[in-house]
Amino acid sequence: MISEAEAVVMEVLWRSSPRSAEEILAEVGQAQQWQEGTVKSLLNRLLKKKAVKAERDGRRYLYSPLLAREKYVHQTSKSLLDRLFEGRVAPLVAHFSEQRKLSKKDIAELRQLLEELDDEQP
Amino acid sequence: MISEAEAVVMEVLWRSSPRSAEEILAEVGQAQQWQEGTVKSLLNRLLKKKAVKAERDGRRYLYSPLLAREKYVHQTSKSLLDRLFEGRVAPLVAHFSEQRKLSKKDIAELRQLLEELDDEQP
DNA sequence: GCACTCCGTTTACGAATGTAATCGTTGATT
DNA sequence: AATCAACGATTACATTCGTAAACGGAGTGC
Repeated sequence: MISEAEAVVMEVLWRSSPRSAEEILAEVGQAQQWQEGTVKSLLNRLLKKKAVKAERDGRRYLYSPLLAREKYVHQTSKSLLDRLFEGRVAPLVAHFSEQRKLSKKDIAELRQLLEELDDEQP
Repeated sequence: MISEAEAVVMEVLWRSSPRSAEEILAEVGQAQQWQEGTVKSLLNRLLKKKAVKAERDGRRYLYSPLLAREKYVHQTSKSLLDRLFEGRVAPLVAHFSEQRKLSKKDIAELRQLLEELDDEQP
């Protein structure tokens, strides 16, 4: 699986790709306080893990995701649900609800979602 | 923060405590294929992290959680939401909904939850 | 053609993790 | 008292992660 620092690089590529190492650094540099070498290392690890691909562009490479964000998000979330919430979504929502950590926006969106589910299988 | 293997030990203690190292091993041994030394190491790391406490009981110790499960669950879940879902619950639920990974039970419980929220702040 | 500069590749290195084995101490046995 | 067994404490060791620095090859500029 792909690590947290690696995921930061992936997020950049998911937002827009292909990108050069330099561009990636430009986008995460300030936020992460990373040096150039750090991004390069992470890219290489991602290549080794087949999470990104690289295509030559003159003297440099442009990187693109191979791993879909959807898939990553799903794996990561499912693993958490399995470990902490018996593998189901509702208990997680219940937890945040009990902690009063559901925003108005969350609640509105959840309502919306459930309504849409109604419409689907009548 | 507490690691995944450490969390396995914590789960045992959260279910029931205090417990001896031996009892903990008995409960997770088959599932995890762990040796005695492994559990002891994990307990020591948890002690160092102040996640559990130990009280002497004759020649051995009995361990109990200091870190509340609620707190651990919250930290862990919040971190995931922050990294993958803009820090909010609804997008996570939406993701599982889109992937058709909401069970009937999930949906029923979510409905229930939202109804209860209605009742609370009228 | 030779030095310099840009990149990617390789190597580094400490902290955390997973998984134990070994050491040391202390109570129990003979 | 001498020995043994049961525990916890200390040490070990390979792997992964975060974070880079060093190395090397290929264009680029004189």
